Amino acid sequence: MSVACATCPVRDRAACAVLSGEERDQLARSGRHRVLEPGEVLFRAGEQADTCATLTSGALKVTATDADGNERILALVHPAGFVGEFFQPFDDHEVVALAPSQVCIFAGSDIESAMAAHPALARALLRRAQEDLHASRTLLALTGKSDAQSQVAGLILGFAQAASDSPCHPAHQFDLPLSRADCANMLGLTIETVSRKITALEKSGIIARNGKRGIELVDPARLSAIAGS
Amino acid sequence: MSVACATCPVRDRAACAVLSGEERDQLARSGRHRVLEPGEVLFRAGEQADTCATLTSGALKVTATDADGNERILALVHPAGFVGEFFQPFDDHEVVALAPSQVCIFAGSDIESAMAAHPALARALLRRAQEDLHASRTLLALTGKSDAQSQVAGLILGFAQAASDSPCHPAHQFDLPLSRADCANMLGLTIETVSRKITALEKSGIIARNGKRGIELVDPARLSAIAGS
DNA sequence: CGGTGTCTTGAAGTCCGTCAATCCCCGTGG
DNA sequence: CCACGGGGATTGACGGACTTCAAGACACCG
Repeated sequence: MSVACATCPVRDRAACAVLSGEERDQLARSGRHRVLEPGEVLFRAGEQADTCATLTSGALKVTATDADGNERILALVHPAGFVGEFFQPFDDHEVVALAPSQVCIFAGSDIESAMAAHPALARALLRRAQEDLHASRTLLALTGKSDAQSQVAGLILGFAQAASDSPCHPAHQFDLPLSRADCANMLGLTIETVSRKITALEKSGIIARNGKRGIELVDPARLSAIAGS
Repeated sequence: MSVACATCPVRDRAACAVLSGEERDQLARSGRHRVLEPGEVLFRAGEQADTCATLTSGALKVTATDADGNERILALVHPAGFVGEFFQPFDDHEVVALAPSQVCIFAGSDIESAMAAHPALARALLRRAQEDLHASRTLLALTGKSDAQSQVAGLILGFAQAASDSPCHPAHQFDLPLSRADCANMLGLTIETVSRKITALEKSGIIARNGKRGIELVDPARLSAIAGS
C-alpha cells in the first residue's frame, strides 16, 4: 500500500513536513504504509535491509538483546519520530510496537536521494537525530543513578512530562506507557524492583495509583527531589 | 585566533571535509581555534551559548552531573568528532578535555547558515549525529549488563577496538584512555569496583597490565565471552 | 624526604536480584 | 453465575554483588 500524506496525522510534524506538497508526493510514491499490533516487530536485529520509517501513530521501542537473552530498551519512539540508520548498513537493534501503531516505511536509498534533491530534509533529519541523541543521553544519565528509587522516580517524571501538553510542567494524571517489564528494561532493573519502588512512592504519599498503569502526581516536588538525588 | 584549515589534522575526516576549499575558507573565517589542557572545560552546563566545535586532536568527554555532584560520562569525543546542539538552545551537559586537545569552535548560527548554503554539510552532520546516537545506545546497552564484570570487560573491549587500526580486530596492546574514575563514571560503577574487576581479569589470565593504564589482551576470546554474558 | 594523586586492597553493610508464592484483572467456557 | 486459567503485578525471604568506608601501595614531583 502506498502512502496517503493528505490524511497523515503527523504530516506537519514529521521530517517530511519540510517538503512541499509536490516533493512529498514524490517521496510518498516510494513509501509503504504498515499497521503494527502491540509486540509486532518492525525491524529485526541483523536483517536490517537498509530501511527507515516514520511513526504516524502509536508507539515503538528500540531494543537490544544480549547473549543471555536480556532485553534492554534503548529508546522510545513517539508519533512523528523517525527510525533507521542509513549510513551504517546493519544494526543489532530491534524495533517493536508497544501499542497499535502505523508507520511509513521507506528505503534508505530513497531517503538519501530525497535528501540530495531537497536539502531541507537533511536538516530536518539532523534535528531529529540530535533530539534522539539528547534523549538517549538523558536515559543514560537516568540509568546511571546509583539507587533504584531515583531511577524509577526519574522515569515517572519523564513520562509525566511527555504526557503533558505544556513542555515545562508535568501532567498531574497520566498512564504509564510501558508495562513493568518494559520499565525495568529501560532502567536495567528487574520487574520486582520497579514494582517495589513504585509502591514505596505510593506509601510515601508522593504518587497515587489508578489501576495497573494509572499514575497521579500527589507531590511532584518531592518526586523530583528523589529523582534528582 | 582564526582557523587554519590547511594544517588541520582532520581536514578530510571532519564534517567540514565535504565542503570545497572555497566554502571551507568562508566558514573558517567565523571559526576560532582553541587549545585545551586535560581537565579544562570547553562547554559548561547551562551557559551553552549556542556554540559547536570540531575536535581536531586529543580527546573530550561529555558529562552530566546530578544534584549530588555525581558525574556521569555520556560520550567520548575522538578527533574529527563534533559537539554541540544547535536546535535546542541550552543543554545541561558539560564538555571537558581528557587529554591535551585542540578544537575548532563555531557559532551555531554560522553552522546553520553554512548548512543552508552547502547542503552536503547537513548530510555530513547528520551522519555524525547518527554515529553519535549509535555510540550512545551502545554505551546504554553496555551499562545495562547486570554484573560489573561484563561491563568492565565490554569497556576494555571497546577501547581495544577503538585503539586498533583495523575496524574488526581489537588491538593487542594499548593504553586505557581514561582514569579509573572516568571508567567508573562511564559505567555507573565506583572506582573500587572497576579496579577489582580489572585485577580479577588479570588474575584469570585474560589480560595483563603494563603500568596504570597499559592493557594487553592475552585471551581476547574469553574477554568477549565475559563481555557478552 | 615528604606530599599528592591515582590505584589497589580489605572488611562491613546495604541494596538489588533471585526464587517463590500470591493477588488481581479479564476473558473463556462450563 | 461461577469456575477456571493466564498474564501481569505485587509481596516476601534470602543470598550475593556492589557500595561504602578505610587503610595501604605505588609512582611522580617538588
